[in-house]
Amino acid sequence: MKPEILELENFLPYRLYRLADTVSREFSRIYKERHGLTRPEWRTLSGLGQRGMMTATELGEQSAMHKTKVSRAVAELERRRWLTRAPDENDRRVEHLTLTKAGLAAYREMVPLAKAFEREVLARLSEEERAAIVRGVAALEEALSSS
Amino acid sequence: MKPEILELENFLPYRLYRLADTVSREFSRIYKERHGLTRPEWRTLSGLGQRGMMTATELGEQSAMHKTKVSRAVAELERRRWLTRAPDENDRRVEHLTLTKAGLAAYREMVPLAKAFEREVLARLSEEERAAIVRGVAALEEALSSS
DNA sequence: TTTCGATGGTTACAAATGAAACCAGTTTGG
DNA sequence: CCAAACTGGTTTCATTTGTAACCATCGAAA
Repeated sequence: MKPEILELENFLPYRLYRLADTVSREFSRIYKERHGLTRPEWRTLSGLGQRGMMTATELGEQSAMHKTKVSRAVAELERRRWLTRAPDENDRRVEHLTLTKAGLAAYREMVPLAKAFEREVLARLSEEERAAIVRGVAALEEALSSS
Repeated sequence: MKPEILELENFLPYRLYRLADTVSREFSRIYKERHGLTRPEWRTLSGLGQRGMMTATELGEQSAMHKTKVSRAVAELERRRWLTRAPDENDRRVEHLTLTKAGLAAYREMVPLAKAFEREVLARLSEEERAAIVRGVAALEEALSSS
């Protein structure tokens, strides 16, 4: 362990990134194969399915997406007729987004698959390991959110 | 918690991705501002600095990069004269990559910054939380590597 | 009320990425 | 010995992404 050497394999930013990339890549197969969705599109669908009605800005906050990603994802889901836009009464810049029947159907189909995926990944860990990853991730999120 | 609803904020793939993205984004400022490196370029520099001499394929394995990323990163670092290629004696398809003095200097300058970054992030956690994230990440890596 | 800075959202453009085709060289099996 | 399969690495092309500029609207202050 010479001090001037950095071991990439043990470097937290790298490990986190690779791990997230692996998990995300594997999970994305589900919505990609199933419906040809991109990640931003999946997150948009997921956000609207969960909350019911949101603005693009809210979507961006909830799912940590840049507003251009939101904009494009919304445009695509609208093109598929999976969501519709409704103007805001008081502020004409704002649009309220809602899933259509078709969008909701896709969402309802995806949810069990997503949950199963998560469950299966976590099932490979011991009880302590599961607790550790949950605790560690939460702690890091908290630590970084205030920076 | 209706069963048909997925809470994105508690969904592991999403949380992991967002966390890694935040950390990686923050860390990237260091090598981006300092030397205008991209992530693949940083990883290449880091890999070669750590191991001394590697082929492009080895680099891809060590740092989990697609071979096109490696190829492009290597090309750019070569353009900067931060690394050189040496043909393999036995296999003329293979090139052995090494950092030049300039590349090594950049690497040596980056290592303490990288370590400091990691230290500072971890310093915001309690001892237990640090142990948890390390344990959890290792466990997940292990669980996914064999899938 | 007019003006000016902020805000919701879209678009244009350049850079980064992934998939697949590709080239050169190497190995294997017949 | 030769063809076919394979491997290291590069390139091409289409897609995705981020930045910044942009448009329209809004709110506050003069």
